[in-house]
Amino acid sequence: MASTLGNALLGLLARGPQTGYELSRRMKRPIGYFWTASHSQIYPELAALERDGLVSHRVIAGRGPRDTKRYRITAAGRRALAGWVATAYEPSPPKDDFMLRVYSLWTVDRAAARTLVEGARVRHEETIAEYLRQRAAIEVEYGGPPTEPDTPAFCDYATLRRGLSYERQAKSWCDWMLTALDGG
Amino acid sequence: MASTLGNALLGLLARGPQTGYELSRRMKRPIGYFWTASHSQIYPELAALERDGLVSHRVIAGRGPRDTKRYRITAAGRRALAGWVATAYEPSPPKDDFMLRVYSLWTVDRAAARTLVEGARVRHEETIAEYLRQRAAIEVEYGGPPTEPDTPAFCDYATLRRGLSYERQAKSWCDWMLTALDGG
DNA sequence: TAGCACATGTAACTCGTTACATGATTTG
DNA sequence: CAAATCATGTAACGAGTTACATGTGCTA
Repeated sequence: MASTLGNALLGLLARGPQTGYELSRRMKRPIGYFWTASHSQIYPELAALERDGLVSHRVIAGRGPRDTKRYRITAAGRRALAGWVATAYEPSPPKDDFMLRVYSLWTVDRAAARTLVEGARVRHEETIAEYLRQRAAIEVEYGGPPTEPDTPAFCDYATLRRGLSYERQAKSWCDWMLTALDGG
Repeated sequence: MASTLGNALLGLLARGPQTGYELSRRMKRPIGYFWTASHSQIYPELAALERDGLVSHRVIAGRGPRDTKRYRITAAGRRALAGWVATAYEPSPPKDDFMLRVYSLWTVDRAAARTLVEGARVRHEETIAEYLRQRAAIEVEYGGPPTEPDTPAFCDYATLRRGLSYERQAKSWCDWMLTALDGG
């Protein structure tokens, strides 16, 4: 019974062996689009996964002041991951700082409201551009959109597609909000 | 400097005085659509807001085994809330359990994948229906969509509109995903 | 008369962030 | 030679969840 973070790490290791450092970079991108964790959380979690026999490690040549460890998912780890993926779940409780501010937007003047929404709009535009670059990279590598659902490439593509859809919808909402702030 | 939760509570109290119990119900709905908190977090936070002079309370007649306290936002509380709303912020780190599962969906068979995505689709449909009911209630009460940005009603409407847009986009993605799982 | 809504609070725990700690190799 | 990257770990703190605790009045 790995934690959610544990399953995120298993999901990365199922795609190939990696060091803790590499895992923490991948937790920023691409996993960071839907889950985050810092290295101070990752190293203890890797130790816990190893205690449970879901991953194993070997010490390899490296450049840090400590040993460099390459982790690999075990057969038990693969089973645990697949079991977790197919498990019924409760959606994560939403935490949207921006919407919380919008809920109280009536307490500030128009100029401050515009600034807040315009800032969000810019962020969404930047994120859309980033996702489009990622998608283009996948399509170049695979000669078009991946269509085979049981490949990692297809899952990368599917999550990116969802991210794009989310960001575009969020940007449209900002546009609507800005016109509402102009009128009124 | 109230915490995010503190500002959520100030946002509710800016709309009118309420007891801790009422606040914890409103944190489920409508605030729960974008932020959550349990009563065990709310009561200590109200005490902290009161220490900082952002809210005050009076004991009123009530039915529980303890005193019933009605909280009211202070002038300092209103200023703190407006200041927080207009403050630059970092978007909350995303936590999307479902997308994390999708990232590893290639590790399970088609049937399990379909079940996962179909479950999510049903949830989104239910949430859309709930939001539509809420929106209808607002439109009946105000005789159409609120257009005046410096009213609580408009902010309720704006957050609902965002929620609807999010859920519809999510449902469409599920539909796309299901067709991809059929082919392949 | 059983269960729910009201009504508030504390305790133990887990999850997650920020800061501290160390030090080699590569790049500008 | 300064800064970034590689590379791992611990400590202190804050945020959030679950369980414990108490007791009334209303409704089915």
